[in-house]
This record gives sequence, structure tokens and C-alpha cells, in this order.
Amino acid sequence: MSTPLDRRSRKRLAMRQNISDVASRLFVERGFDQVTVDDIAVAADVSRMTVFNHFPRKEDMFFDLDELGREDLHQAFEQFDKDGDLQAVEALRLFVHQAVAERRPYTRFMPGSEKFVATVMASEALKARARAIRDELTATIAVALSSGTDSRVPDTSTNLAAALITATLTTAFLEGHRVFRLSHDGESATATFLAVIDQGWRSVAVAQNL
Amino acid sequence: MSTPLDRRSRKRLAMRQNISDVASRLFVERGFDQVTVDDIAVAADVSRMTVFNHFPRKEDMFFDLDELGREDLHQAFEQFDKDGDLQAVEALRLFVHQAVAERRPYTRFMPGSEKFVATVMASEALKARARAIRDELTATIAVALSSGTDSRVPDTSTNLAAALITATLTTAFLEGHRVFRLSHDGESATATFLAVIDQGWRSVAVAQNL
DNA sequence: GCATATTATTATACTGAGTATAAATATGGA
DNA sequence: TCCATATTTATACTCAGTATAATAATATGC
Repeated sequence: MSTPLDRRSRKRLAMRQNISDVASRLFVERGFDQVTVDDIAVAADVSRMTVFNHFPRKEDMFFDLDELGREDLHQAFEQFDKDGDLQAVEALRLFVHQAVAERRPYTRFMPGSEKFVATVMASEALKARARAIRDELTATIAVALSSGTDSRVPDTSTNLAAALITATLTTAFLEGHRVFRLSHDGESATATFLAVIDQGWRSVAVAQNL
Repeated sequence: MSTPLDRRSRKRLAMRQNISDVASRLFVERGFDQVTVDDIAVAADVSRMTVFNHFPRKEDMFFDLDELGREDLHQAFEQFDKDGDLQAVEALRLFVHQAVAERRPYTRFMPGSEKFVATVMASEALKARARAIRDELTATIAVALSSGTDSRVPDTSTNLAAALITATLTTAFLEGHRVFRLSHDGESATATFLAVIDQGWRSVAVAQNL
């Protein structure tokens, strides 16, 4: 998966990571909209243009996309046979459960992630980016669900299923954090998260059966 | 509902409408991102600040929110008893069917609306605003669904139901327009739209029954 | 090592959305 | 007409994002 990197690539990665880290710290401390790109450049001790060289949008420094489990998702679909939509949908549900069991970062409800979520919630720009990522995820899932079918391009039922799945994932995530904010109990937050997942998935199954 | 307006209010409304019309025409002609607020101000023969006085965001000139059926939605809920979620959900489905039957603007699939959708699709900024409106709608529906219950504040199941409903509405809309783009047949586009609605609503019913 | 091509950083200048403020103008009521 | 309240306007600003060209760092061929 990962080839050994030469020095240039390593330095580039390190630069990128440093900018992202510095920016994320500032965002959490002061709020996304209260931090300018100049602030970040100064704090990271680079020029403003270097920041934009690594991150085309300010929001990208906070949503470090590759960390959010996109590659995981691809793996999830590859792990299972896909000769029917229903199987792929169930594979996805199992993947989510597995991710929780393995305590992958994006499935954990704890003070750290609470601050992350709070920072997103406090900024229209970050919420907008989160919504865009959500829609990209819907498209990705729709394509994945249809890759096992004849047409290869998502039909109406598949697009509906993908939209319902993403809606479920989003709600599970939000409700999990809502419970955590109220209870400060990661266990019950996770339980809520998985309950929403399973409840939503049963709905998708209905949509799948025409 | 509407009180008779004095001249000042009438002038204000007319100014707002004119700016919105001029802007929308330019957006459709050239694309949202190819039109600056200055362009709009010049075309409407007002100062730039007047434009922002009536529309805090550039996107608001294209999404004339009150035209998109928000008040209709409130009416939809008021028309029905709400002593249980299931009834409110069904009321909403009937409202959508009724809106189609009455050929309300936002349920029509025709060349005019095709250009509208194409303009939105061609602009990240407009798509972002559409997503934000979608989330607001989800919250509105969640509150409406829970207003008949004891707690009055949406619980987890209600939030999931609202999210599934919005996902269904969005998919129905997009699939309707996709069919129309392919077939140029408003009838089959509408049929697809309603089919997705009913399919999605059956899913919601499942989520509602725990 | 040295010359050369490639890539990364930087300075500078620009566009365009959105905000703040205060002056000027229009409207409504007495 | 006089006064109060809205509305429009000019001006100046902040900040994200883009374009470009110069400089610095790194990789490669010799």
C-alpha cells in the first residue's frame, strides 16, 4: 500500500502535517472563524502561500480527509463478495460495527472528539465542508453498491439506499455525540451510535426490497 | 396571513424582488460564479451595499427561500392531528403527493426547472447552500415530528426519521431531474419522483417502529 | 564534486465576498 | 413644514483564494 518515501516526499509530508497540526490546535483553541490563514502561517513559521500550497481550502487543514477512514471504506467493500446490493449493504453495516469494536478514531466518543465536533458545530464553513464530504460519501457508496450489478452505474433504488445509509451514519454520529455531551459516558454514546446504525440499516433493507 | 402593506414595505419588496430577478437571470445565463455582486448591482442599477442590504449572502438571491415551500410545509403539519409520529410522517407524504397534484413550482420537472438545477449543480457555492437548507429542513421536520410527543424535543428515533425523510426528498428530487434530463418527459420524471417518495417513506415507517 | 532539471517556498499583487460606518436621501406621521 | 425613521449610498476595510515570477532546496546525470 505505502511505498518507501524519498527525502523530498518525507519533508513534504512533514510540512503538511505540521501545518495541519498547528492549524487544528488554533481552530480548537479560538474557533475556526477566529483564525486567519495568516495566523496559521505565522504560527507554523512559513509563508501564507505555502499553507495554500498544501491545503487548497482552509477547511482542509481541519478535515484531514485521509484520516477519516476513506481507505477503510474501500477495504470494507473489497472484503466481501458483491453479487447483490443487499450483501454490500450488510457488509457496510458489519464494517461499521467492526470499526467500533476496533475503536477506530472516528468511532470514539470521548472528550477529544467532543472538542472536534464542537469546533465544527461552531463554524458554518466547517459545517458546510462536512456536508460536502457527506455528499461525496453518498456518491461513493452508491457507486460501490452498484459495482456488483449489471449496469455498474447507480440506479434510482441504489441512490436512495446510499442516501439513506449516509443519513443514518450522520444521525448515528450526531446522536452518539449528543448522548456523550449529556452523559459524558462513552459506553452509552457508543450504544446509541450502534442502535441508530442498526435501526437505519433495517430501513435501508426495506428500500432495497423495492 | 398577509397584512396590507404600506408604500415603504411595497417599495422594499419590489426592490428585493427586482434584485433577485436580475441576479437569477444573470446566474442562469453566465453561471453563479461568473457573476459578481458588482455585476448584479450595476444590472439592477443600485449600489453594491443595497444588494447586501436585501440579501446577506449572494446565494440568497438565487434561493428565494420563501418561494421554496417553507410555509406550505408548516401548513402541511397543521392540517393533521399529531398525536403520534406515524401520523405526522404520513401527513407529510400526503402533502408531497398533494403538492405534485397541485403542480406546485418545486414539484415540477420541466425545462425551466432543469436550468435552475443545472445552475445549482455547476456551482459549489450554490450546492453548499442547498445542503445547508436541506439540514435546516431536517431540523424543522424533527421538531415537527416531536411536537406531538411528550418530550417536545426530538429524540434519537425522531432525528433518524427526519434524516431519512430529508434524504428521501433529496433523492426523489435529484432522481426526478435525472430522469427528466434523460427522457425530457415530465410525466415519467414525476412518476420517478413519487416512486422514490413512497419507497423512502416505507423505510421511514420501519425506523419509526423501533 | 559540479551542472542541470525538478520541485518547494516565498514575495507581491490581485479578485471578490462580506462587514462597518457614517453621510445623504426618501418616506411617514405630526 | 418639521421631525423621526428607513433606506440607499460612498468609502474603507478584512480575509480567503488565485496568479505569477523569483528564489531556494533537492534530485539526477555526469
